[in-house]
Amino acid sequence: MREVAAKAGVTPTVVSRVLHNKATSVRVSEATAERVRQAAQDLGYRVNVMARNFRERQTMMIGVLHGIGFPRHEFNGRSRYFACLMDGIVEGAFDHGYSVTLCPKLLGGSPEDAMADGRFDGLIWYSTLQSEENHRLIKGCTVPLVLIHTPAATYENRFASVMCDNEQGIALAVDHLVGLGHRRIAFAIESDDLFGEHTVRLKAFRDHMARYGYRVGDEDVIDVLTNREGLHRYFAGGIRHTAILGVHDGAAGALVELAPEYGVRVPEDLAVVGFDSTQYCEQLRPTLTSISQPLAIMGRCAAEMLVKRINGDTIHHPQVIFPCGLDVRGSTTPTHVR
Amino acid sequence: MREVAAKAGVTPTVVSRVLHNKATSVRVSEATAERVRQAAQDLGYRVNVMARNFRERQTMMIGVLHGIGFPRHEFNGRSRYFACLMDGIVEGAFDHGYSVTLCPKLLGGSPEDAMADGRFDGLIWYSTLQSEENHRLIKGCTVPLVLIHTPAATYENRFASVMCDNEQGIALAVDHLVGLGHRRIAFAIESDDLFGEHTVRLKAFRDHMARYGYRVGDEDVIDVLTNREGLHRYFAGGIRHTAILGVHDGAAGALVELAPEYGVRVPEDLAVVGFDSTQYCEQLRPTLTSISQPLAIMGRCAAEMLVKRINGDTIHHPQVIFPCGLDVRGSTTPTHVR
DNA sequence: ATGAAAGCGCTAACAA
DNA sequence: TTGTTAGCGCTTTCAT
Repeated sequence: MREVAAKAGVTPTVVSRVLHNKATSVRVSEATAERVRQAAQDLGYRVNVMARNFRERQTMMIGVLHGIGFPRHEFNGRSRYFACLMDGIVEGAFDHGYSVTLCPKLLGGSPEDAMADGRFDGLIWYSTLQSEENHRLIKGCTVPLVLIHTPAATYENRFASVMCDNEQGIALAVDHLVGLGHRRIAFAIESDDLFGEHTVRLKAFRDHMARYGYRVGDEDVIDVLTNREGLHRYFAGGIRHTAILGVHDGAAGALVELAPEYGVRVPEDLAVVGFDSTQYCEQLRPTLTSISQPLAIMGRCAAEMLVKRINGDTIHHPQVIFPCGLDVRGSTTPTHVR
Repeated sequence: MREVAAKAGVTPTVVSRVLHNKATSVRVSEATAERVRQAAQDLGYRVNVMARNFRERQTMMIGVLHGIGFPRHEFNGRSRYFACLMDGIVEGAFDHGYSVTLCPKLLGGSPEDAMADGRFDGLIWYSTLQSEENHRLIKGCTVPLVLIHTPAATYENRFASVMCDNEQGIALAVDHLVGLGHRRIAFAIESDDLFGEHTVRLKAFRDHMARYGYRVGDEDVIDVLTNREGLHRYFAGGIRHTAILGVHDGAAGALVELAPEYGVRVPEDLAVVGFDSTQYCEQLRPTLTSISQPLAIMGRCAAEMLVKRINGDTIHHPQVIFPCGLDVRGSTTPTHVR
């Protein structure tokens, strides 16, 4: 920059004004400006972004965190959860000129650093795991933060939040099954992973079934366990339901995958519905009917709310709840040609 | 930091040494160090990462670019190409403490900034599109750079490079088809997207077919075009081959998808093989046999080579070529139970 | 319309 | 073992 200034016969101040003072009345004569631009061009000058970030206390970067206690999410995992969410976040961030950074320390190491060290202008936090540690981290966050999957009320509306309407999604699934004539409907959970939204879904199931006048007893909540042991026990004991709603695609998918081992036909003997409608549903045979969350849209919304927060704009609805959809596939409707 | 120093009764220098001088003989008495740590803790001090980056001219971030002229790649696109590659890159980067940033300007706007403005310690460039502009950008890059899909020789080995062995992959596919008894084998290209590796694959096809003594004439190279018009013409004219190898999964998938319209059965009338073995293959019916690139591994390798370059370590093989595999699926072998 | 000067927070060379 | 000093590249008052 000094060199450019020297070459153009001005001071660095002027160079800065010409090259970086966007639009705001650049009080520099056009002749000088042109000389500066020419010099910069000749010297192949590039602004040093780090110096600028440092000086401006603004990085134009947002970080995406998922708290401590999870393995790293994969873009190409079995579920497309992370891929969908990130596509939305990246889209929303890019629209406003923000970069999106994935950063190693955040994901298991020491997120507290990222939450206060000036690295990011803002953060998006997605996690259903409500550990004490993550709680503490969020409460101590000193930069704008948007939550995904966690109600804004959890932190006295200090942070904006994006969620899907779990109750409505579950209702959709129950309606679908009842409409198909099912009466004995169970809900599959993983008791070793029953946090946040998962409990909400179970409760929504009970509530909506009650609305139809169907009682949900203990025997109608199948604990498949993350290792599937509970599921084997259920199948081994003979199925006592005609339809099962899984707390998420993983649980529901396990049902579809293991059913053949026990001579259970899906959907003829047992209809199955998942939650999330990830790509995994398409890979199963039969394909898995599932409640869909508009993940990409939720990600985009989160990014946009975050940008607003960063800019100090008021957010009118700090809690946005998106409706779920229902993707009907082979696990609830008999297959004709395939 | 000043406050911490004041509270601990020392100078900022000492604070810096205690808190950030990793391991390197921290010539500070333990008593003082403890006082500093305590003060930092009490004040909730966090280092300002931007200030440090600025001072150290090191950001511990790497950028991932794909050059100008492409749309943004999606994590959850039809192909899992980007998801696989990024998983590998992120994994490799995280192992060495580097963050990975996706940044809006890179993807269409002005990558030249990112290539020299101090934002990144290094860059990974993936692209098959060999435009003049991208050429110029790469040549002018002033930070360590690793190429994916472009031979190191293209830039006089100035940059390390990671590729898959296209020749060997194509050979694998031809062998498979010949082994199944096919003799009239065609190659499907998109002439409006025939760059870099795609031409290599076509040439490899010609060469390997020649090794079997099969001549590849113009009529054996089907130009499906990105809009599929050529493919419709081919089918409409009646198929003249028993097997077709696509330049990538997109081209091959189009064959599988359109065949039924023309009463062509896959694989009975026509066997089809793709290239890349993306998730898309699993979604087609029949599923698509395809040559696989170890994308995640290539991504990881690229990240690791980049870290070495950044650290000034010598790289013994600046050009790493990974062998391809062959994922046999329904489009080349008759389906039994499905 | 342009320039001078100060300072963002941190680290490293050198001095004590 | 600890302190002093200077400066990374940039922007921003404030003065000219």
